[in-house]
Amino acid sequence: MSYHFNEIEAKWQKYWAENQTFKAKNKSDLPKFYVLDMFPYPSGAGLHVGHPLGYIASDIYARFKRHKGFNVLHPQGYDSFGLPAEQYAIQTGQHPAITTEDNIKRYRQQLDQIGFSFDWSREVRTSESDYYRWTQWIFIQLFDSWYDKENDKAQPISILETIFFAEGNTNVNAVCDEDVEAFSADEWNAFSSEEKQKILLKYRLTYLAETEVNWCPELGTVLANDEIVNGVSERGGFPVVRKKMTQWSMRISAYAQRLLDDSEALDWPQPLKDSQTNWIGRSKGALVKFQILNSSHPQPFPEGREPRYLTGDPQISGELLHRAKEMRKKPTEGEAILWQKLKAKKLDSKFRRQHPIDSYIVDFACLSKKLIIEVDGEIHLQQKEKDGERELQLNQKLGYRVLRFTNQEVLEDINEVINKIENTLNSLSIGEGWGENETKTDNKKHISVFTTRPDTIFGVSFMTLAPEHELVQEITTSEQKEAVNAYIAKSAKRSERERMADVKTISGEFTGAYAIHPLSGEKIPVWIGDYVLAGYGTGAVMSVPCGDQRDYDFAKHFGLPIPNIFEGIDISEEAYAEKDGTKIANSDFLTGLAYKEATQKAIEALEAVNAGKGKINYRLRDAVFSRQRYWGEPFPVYYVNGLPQMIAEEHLPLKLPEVEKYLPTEEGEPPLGRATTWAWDSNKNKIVSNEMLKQVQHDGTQNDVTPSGVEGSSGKGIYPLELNTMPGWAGSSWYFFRYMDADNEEIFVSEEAQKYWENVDLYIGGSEHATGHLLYSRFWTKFLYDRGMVSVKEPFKKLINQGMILGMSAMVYRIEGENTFISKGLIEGKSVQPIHADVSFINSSDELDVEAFKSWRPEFADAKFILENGKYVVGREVEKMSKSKYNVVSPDEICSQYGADTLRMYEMFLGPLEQAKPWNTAGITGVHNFLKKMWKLYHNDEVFAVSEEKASADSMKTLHKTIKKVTEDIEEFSFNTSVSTFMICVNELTAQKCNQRELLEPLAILIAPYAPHIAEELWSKLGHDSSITTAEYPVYKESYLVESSKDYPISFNGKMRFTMELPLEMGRDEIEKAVMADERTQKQLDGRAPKKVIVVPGKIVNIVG
RNA sequence: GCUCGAGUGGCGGAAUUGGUAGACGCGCUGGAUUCAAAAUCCAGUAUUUUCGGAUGUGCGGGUUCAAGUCCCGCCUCGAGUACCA
Repeated sequence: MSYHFNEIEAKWQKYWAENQTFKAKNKSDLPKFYVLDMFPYPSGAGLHVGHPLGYIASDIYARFKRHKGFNVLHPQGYDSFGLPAEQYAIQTGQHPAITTEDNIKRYRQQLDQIGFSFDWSREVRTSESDYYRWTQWIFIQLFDSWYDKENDKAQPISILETIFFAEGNTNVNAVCDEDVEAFSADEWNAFSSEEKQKILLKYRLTYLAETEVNWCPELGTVLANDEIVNGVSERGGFPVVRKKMTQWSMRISAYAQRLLDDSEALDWPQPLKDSQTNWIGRSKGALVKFQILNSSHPQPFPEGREPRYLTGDPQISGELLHRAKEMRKKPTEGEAILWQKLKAKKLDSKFRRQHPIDSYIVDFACLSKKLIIEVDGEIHLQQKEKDGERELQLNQKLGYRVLRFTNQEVLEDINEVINKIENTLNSLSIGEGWGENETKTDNKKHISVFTTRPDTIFGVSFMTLAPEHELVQEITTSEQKEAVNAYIAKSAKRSERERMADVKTISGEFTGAYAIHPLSGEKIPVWIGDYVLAGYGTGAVMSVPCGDQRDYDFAKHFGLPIPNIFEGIDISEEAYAEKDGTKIANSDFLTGLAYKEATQKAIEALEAVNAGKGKINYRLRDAVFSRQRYWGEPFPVYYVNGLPQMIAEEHLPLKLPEVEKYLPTEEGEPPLGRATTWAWDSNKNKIVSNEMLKQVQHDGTQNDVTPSGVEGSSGKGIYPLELNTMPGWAGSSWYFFRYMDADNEEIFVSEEAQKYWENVDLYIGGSEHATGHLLYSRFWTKFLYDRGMVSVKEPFKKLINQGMILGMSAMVYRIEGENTFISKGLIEGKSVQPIHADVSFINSSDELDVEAFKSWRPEFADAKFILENGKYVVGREVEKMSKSKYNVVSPDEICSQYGADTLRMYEMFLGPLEQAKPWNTAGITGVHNFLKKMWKLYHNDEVFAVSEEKASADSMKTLHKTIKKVTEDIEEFSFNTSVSTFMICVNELTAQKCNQRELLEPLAILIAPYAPHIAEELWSKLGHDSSITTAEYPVYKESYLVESSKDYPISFNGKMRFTMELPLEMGRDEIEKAVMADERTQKQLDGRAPKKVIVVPGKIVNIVG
């Protein structure tokens, strides 16, 4: 009886569907196991042979677990919102919902014919409103949350409001926007509702903010960082530009550290974890402030006007002056000596002693240079904190530089003290110091930089700002203005892509401004250069040319100094970027220290003068969540006076409106701007016509403009709705929870279902989702965990990346300038142009069906062909499978020609799951023959024939060897080797003429996960009337494998020469004796005496000599 | 540039803690069957050879009784990332 796979497969696919064989129960005494494939997007092209690879692997595992007695959840569904359907809609006018539905039908039919054990009763589609209502719901929860750093978790916004009400925001440790200003409880309570909303928006986990985004004009939408590859859009490959827009953002940065920490324990491929780690990009260092020496608007003292020396706080100036006079009368010893020296030494600058500044009296002050000198007695050691506060006020707020000496320093080495003062004065050289008449605001200006090498702070010889840096315009001197603006214009014109491609060219411009080194007080020129990225850190760097190659190159190029601060390191050729291997030199108090201590000391010193602090910086940016697109989830948001309001949960879903066209409006609004029924009636809680909105406006009630530009009114409670939609990753960031309880209308997943299924035990998919879907899913899961909505911190316990199946493109060669194609063997020396030919025209010997090719496209109809040996031979190239390369192979043909079981086994047989491999149908006959051979084991010619007799010991040994190997292989996801094992097993059983039930029954179960249709058929023929699906997996018994002897390999100097069968119970000495006695040994030794004989019982014998 | 991963016959790929390199399949060669083909079955298939053997897992060293496997230094290919301060 021959193996009619088509009939068998159709029969069992029907059986599984009718009997709901793979339906998982949410209540079960069995242990659970959750196997999931990465969410497919139903594209119009259907499946090619590469897609099912992961599905087959996960299906084998799911089926294996069912045999092992697990309650298995193995669902499937569609990530059905997305760009391709919308692009198609723009071109053809067909509603994306129809396109999507058609594509899903095709997908489903293709999936079904491969025999997957999916529980289709739980199917979800992100574009269905009963699904996306919960996506909208989660969005609302994010809006209703803030990140509490104190407890390191998301909290309800109501808690934050309670804190603001009671104590303002000064003690709140939250992740928030950078521009949040401090307020007290009184101030908070005095704020209007709108002011409060604006402030809260700065704290919410999803927030509306004007951000610089990646705008793709071709796609008409913004893209997230992970949707851009090499500076162009991942989808379509269109250029991307930076643009400022008001957008919804997700505060994923709040979770950066937890995403990093928790990834360590995940059973994921290391490269995938690495790429998440890199993407998050944690770096430890310091934030350092450099004051700007103001030279942009030199304001010489107006003629005839005295500088203002009354710098004390006017409200208490009388009291201050009185106390100052008292103090001048009784200086400390140190103060007295210093005053004498300062008077004696003509320092070009006038000093005043015991001078009131703000609410303090300082020891000595040079007002023209804004330098303060303090001489500390013992008392200061005990009031460091107060001094810090005083210094903060003087230094940060008023812009004075404070030099501090101890009494002891002054007494011991007054010359050194004077020298330091002199140096500092010189660094604040004439004309560039703060004039006494300058205003407070000027003093506030500083450049913040982030550095991972605070230990090299004394190696700074210039600073570089990104051309886009907000301070550039302010600080640039009039002389440099023209050059700087020209440079900014030039670099703005260069696209992201150009800038990335052209790393070699060094460019920049001097701003004319100087900053002050916070520790040495030296004057440092400030440059701009586009090697500094506006988007990373603070958009500015302290340039340490001796320790950073980019700074080094920049310094060399512009002839800037390159001070060496590394002991014994030659920096004449290149920078020394290593942290270890040397000590810091020429660096004041850091000299002689190694990287670690120097870093520590430098941060301490910076903190002491309030010019810096230790900081951890992340590369991970908050994720932009708005898309100017039609085919996505609508935001459950309407605007009152431009402020976003959430639609109450009970009124969800907010359904996607109909539009007549899927393009942006003439005003440049997103496609939803075309919807005519897209306003929110906040009294009736429903969507109403935009007419209502206009009517209200005509009534003359208050008008306002939303960020999207739609006019609205608060008069009758009718407001404009958000016009953006959510990005593709919204629906896919939580779908794995929905499968647990797919039909629940009360909640996104019931607590009971979620606690039973927990999270995904095994997740299989491509590595391309490393920094998108997988990171966002982890973020949302952590958020839901924080808010007590799920019980797990991570979505996917174990993850496997299946390798890509590559296509074998077929190339034909057209002679340049002619319509003549030349066979591959003859192209040598000819100028030819390779063209992709459809792989369906190629036979197994790489020969082209010339006639089929000619009728493929009109331009080839009258082409000429130069053949070799009467054939046209094509070239083959391994490339990604893609429609545009005509190398796509569909699983459909394979299924009809060889059957799904053959396809499943062949895809596994190709090689390790994780590895990329080219698709080549050549080997498929071997797998197909194997199945036929197995079928024959159960049949005698045309009849099913299984014997009830006892199987031979040899057969039992074969079976149990197979059980052992296959079980180990499945557990290690080594499916290719288990297919080989099955082949060996069937070969052996065939040779043994084995046909016993004792053996063939367990064999059917063993192979069922791989080739389920044939297994079911044989199972039913064996007399079972229920599915093989839950048949108990055979247990391996070692007793069948016990051997009495071993065929020892006998090697000489490590080379195997012959084998020798010896009893296993033989000891070391006996083995040696037996081997030495063998004549082949003597022949090998050729009379020599062996130096040594190594005997490993049960393994090997090695004779040295 | 940096970070990973991989280099084994004509091809896809096997090889437990270091212990018989090339399992299994494809392809190829020869044979059986057939009028013939397909299908099926059998035998062979790393290289080289003076038929004893010798050489072989990208290259060069090393450790070891023994190395595809461990260590050091290179080369090539692939993936990811990219001026990240």
